[in-house]
Amino acid sequence: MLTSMEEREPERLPTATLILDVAERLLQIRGFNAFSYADIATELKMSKAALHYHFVGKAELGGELINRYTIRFVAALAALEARVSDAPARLAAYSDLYLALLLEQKMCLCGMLATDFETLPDSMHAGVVAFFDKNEEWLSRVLEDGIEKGALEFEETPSEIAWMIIGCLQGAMLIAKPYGDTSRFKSTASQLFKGLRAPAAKTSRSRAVK
Amino acid sequence: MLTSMEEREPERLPTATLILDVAERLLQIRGFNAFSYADIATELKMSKAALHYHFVGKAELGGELINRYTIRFVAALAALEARVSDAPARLAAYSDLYLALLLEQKMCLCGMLATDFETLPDSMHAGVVAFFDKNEEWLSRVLEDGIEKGALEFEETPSEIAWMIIGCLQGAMLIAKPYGDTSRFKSTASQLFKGLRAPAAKTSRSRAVK
DNA sequence: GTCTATACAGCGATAGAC
DNA sequence: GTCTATCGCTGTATAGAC
Repeated sequence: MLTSMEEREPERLPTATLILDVAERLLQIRGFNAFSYADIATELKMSKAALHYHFVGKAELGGELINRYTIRFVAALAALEARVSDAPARLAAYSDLYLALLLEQKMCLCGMLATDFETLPDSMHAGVVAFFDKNEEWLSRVLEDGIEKGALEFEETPSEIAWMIIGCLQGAMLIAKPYGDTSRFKSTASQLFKGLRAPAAKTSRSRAVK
Repeated sequence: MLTSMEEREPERLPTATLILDVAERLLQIRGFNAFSYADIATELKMSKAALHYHFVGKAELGGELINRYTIRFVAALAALEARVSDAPARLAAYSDLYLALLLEQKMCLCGMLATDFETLPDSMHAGVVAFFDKNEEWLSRVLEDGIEKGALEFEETPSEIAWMIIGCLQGAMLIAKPYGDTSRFKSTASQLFKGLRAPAAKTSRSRAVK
C-alpha cells in the first residue's frame, strides 16, 4: 500500500527497462558525459535509432534514470525501515546501501550527477536535488526517532547530521574509487556513526583503542 | 628552502601558464570529459593548434594540471602549518582551503578527477592517488601532533581519521554543488572537527544545544 | 519497434605556411 | 609560437523503409 506521497515506478516496455539498466550502470561508473547512445546500443546489440524510439534524447533518458533510481532508493529505505527498528542499525543499513554500490565499482547515481551538475541539461537539475532532499528527510526522521528512544545522542539538529551523513558517505565513495578498495569507505562509515550513539548504547559496538 | 621530498613547480612559458589556468578552472567546474581544447582556445583567443604546441595532448595537459595542483596544494599546507600552530586550528584552516574553492563554484581538482577516474587516460591515474596520499600524510602528522600536545583526542589511528576528513570534505563539496550554497559544507566541516577535540579544548568552541 | 543511412556538430590531433 | 585548414572519429539526433 502506497501513501499519497510515494510514487510508483511506471510499467515499462521490456526493451525500455533494458536500456535504463545499461544506461544506469554506465552512468554510475563513467558519469553522464562519458557514456553514449552508441555504448548502450552496442551492449544491447541494437541500433542507436531504436534507443531514440524509447527515449527521445539523452536529457529525457537522464531524467528517467533519476526518477527510477529515486523511486527505488526511497522504496529500499522504506523496506529497510520496516525490517530494522533500531536507529543505529538503520544508519548502518543505510550506509550498507552505498557499500553495495561500491562493491560493483559504482558511485551513487545522483552523487555522480552532482559532480556533473554544471554540464547537465537544465531539465535534470531538480531531480538530483530532490533525491538528496529525500535522503535528508528519511535520515532526519530516523535520527529524531533515535533521539526520542534514547539510542542516539547529538547536539546539532537532525537535518544538520543528515547532511553530514549524506556528504560523508558520498565523499567516502568518491575516495574509494581511485584506490579500488572499500576499506576507507567502511572505516569512515563506522567512525561517522560511532559519534552519534548515546553513551548507554555505545558499549555494545565500540572498538578498543589501538 | 625545499627539502628533498618536496617538488618545485617548473618555470613555464607565460602562454603555457595561461593555458593551465583556464584548463584548471574548466576542469574543476565541469570535469575532465566536459571541457575541450576548443573551450580553452576560445577563451584565450588562440587556435587549438597553438595549445597542442604547448601540451601535446589532453592526457599530458591533464597530467600537468595534476602536478601543478598537487605542488601548490602541498605548498599551501606547508604555509598553513607555519602560520598556524594549534592542531584544531590547522584542521579548520585545512577545510577552509576547500571552502575557498566552493566559493568559486569549484570542486577540488583531484576530487573531480576521482569521479572521472574510470574514463581518465591511464597516465593520469597515479597522480590522483598521489594527491590524496599527500593529503593523508599531512593530516596524519597534524593529528598525531594534536594528540601529543593534548589538543586532540580520538580512538582510531591518525590515518583512519585523515581518510575520514578527506572523504567527508570532498563529499560535502559534492553535495554543495546542486544546492549552490556553502551552508551544508560549513556545517559538516564544523561537526567533523568537533568530535576530535580533547575535552579540555572543547569548551572554547562548542556550540549550545538547539 | 527496429533497421540502415545520414545529417551535422564537436572532439582530439596533425600538416604545413608564416 | 601561432596560424588556417583539414583529417578521422565520435557525439546526438533524424528520415524513411520494413
